[in-house]
Amino acid sequence: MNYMARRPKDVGHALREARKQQGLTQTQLASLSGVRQETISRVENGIAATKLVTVFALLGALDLEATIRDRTRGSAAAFEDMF
Amino acid sequence: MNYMARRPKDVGHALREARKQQGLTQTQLASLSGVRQETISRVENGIAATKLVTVFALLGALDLEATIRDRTRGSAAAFEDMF
DNA sequence: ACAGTTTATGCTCTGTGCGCCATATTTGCG
DNA sequence: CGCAAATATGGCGCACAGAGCATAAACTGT
Repeated sequence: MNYMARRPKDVGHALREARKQQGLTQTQLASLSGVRQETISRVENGIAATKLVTVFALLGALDLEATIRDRTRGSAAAFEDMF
Repeated sequence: MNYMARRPKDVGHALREARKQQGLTQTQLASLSGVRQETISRVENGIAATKLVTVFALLGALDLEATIRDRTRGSAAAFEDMF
């Protein structure tokens, strides 16, 4: 479970994959996160102006977190972020 | 440059640090990203309902990206996400 | 202490997310 | 197929972000 995201759509994608991976329906995730099923549907489909607070509510319910880092991540040369 | 974010406030923090690290003022970043200086100020200070599209505009201008992953990232045991 | 720069804050206005309810569409399974 | 579950979509109302403009407050170097 490690998705790169450069657009809102990518976030929706990651959320959907993570939810499915955990065997949850949108309705179940809704009651876990406090975000409505309809909203989850729209977020997963890449609504551009989703609110950060909504995204984090979903990430939290799915036990995920976001990281922010440099885009230049070629092959190796990235040992310092392992601990 | 690798920030963990579990709340909107964390995102603001990361954005501010990255901007400073690149020696940019909010005004300069504003013209780079198309987001207004006032808005950048508010985002960096942790406005909870910031829009995803705004965040990604700033990330892009700073040449950053987000990743979404499991929260359980203890010590080692994370080699598979390096390439 | 001062001037210039950078950042923060207040206002109005427009756009839109999201809650809420209903319903349409799609998906999955016997 | 057929039906139930899951997901998507539409409308309404409210709250609030962000543009735009103004200005205050904080920071910087001299």
